[in-house]
Amino acid sequence: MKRSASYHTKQRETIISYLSSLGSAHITAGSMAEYFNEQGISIGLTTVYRQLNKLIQKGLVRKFSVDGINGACYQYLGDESNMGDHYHLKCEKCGELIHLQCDQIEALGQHIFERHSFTLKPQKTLFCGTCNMCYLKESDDAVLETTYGKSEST
Amino acid sequence: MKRSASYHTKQRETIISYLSSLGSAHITAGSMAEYFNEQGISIGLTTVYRQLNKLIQKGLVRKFSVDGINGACYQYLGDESNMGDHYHLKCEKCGELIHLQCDQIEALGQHIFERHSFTLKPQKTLFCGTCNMCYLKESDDAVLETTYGKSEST
DNA sequence: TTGCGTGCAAAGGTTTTGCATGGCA
DNA sequence: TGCCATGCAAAACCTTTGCACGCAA
Repeated sequence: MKRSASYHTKQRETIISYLSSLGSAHITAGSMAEYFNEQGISIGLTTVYRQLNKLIQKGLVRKFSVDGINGACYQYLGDESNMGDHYHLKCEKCGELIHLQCDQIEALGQHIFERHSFTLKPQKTLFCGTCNMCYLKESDDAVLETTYGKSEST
Repeated sequence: MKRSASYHTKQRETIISYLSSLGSAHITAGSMAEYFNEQGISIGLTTVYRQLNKLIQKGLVRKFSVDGINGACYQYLGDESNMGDHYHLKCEKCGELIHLQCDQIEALGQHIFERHSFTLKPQKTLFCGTCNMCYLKESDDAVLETTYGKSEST
């Protein structure tokens, strides 16, 4: 078993505090280190990665990747136990992360467990799609080439 | 407008054919190139990446990352239009990808669209959790807690 | 004092890009 | 022939690791 002492350092506290302040938003390790740097707080990128990995092991942070973003994204889950089961919708266009707490979806988890022998993890399941705003925008550009990806010619 | 000619090359055909043969399984770009190499087929890693990206743009391939695997995984979606709406369950323990086609889940998409103004993309949404096998194994190693979840598997 | 945490530098991977060549239409 | 595709090498990134030093307990 892992019985690391888990010291209480300034950096650790800063990282957790910042992640927590982001709510359900996600951020990359690099952006995080950059933010600290801008704030005059000196935390090495290595430390960010190491703390992040520890937090993941503890289940306090979730790691996932987002289309169009280079590198993994990290999201604070906080104390899951008192958050109730809620899922997240992620808009693949704008990246917006939307909380979703709804009986119908909780019922789905139950259904999947009972009928499909699969235990859903709300905190780790990401519904992917298009939010209303982008949906409308989309039908706007429709035929036009959507260049939101990259194509930085010149 | 995007009117790339999209030439019909040997490599392109080989890649699509191989992806298609994998069914719903996922594979990394590196593994794919390695496989071709073993088969005596010469396709550069660069080409694999480039074709993969093109296929993603066309919606024929999905890219995502799996915990514990280095690098992105690619999965063939085929011709989505005639597959009907189906979702995927991914076991976070063993990585197994399970197809899920079920009225209740389709109803959920409808519900989310109507009540939460969000358009779900079945092909891009990944339900994350634990499959039955791993679930049992887990409670084995674990604290031997409640075993309420040993439902009948199909 | 002990041993984990940190920071720097370097290593290890993955993915992208530049450029000349080859192949499809 | 005109372009796109390919391959190689190199670059650009992201993430991890080694090592010496600092700091919490």
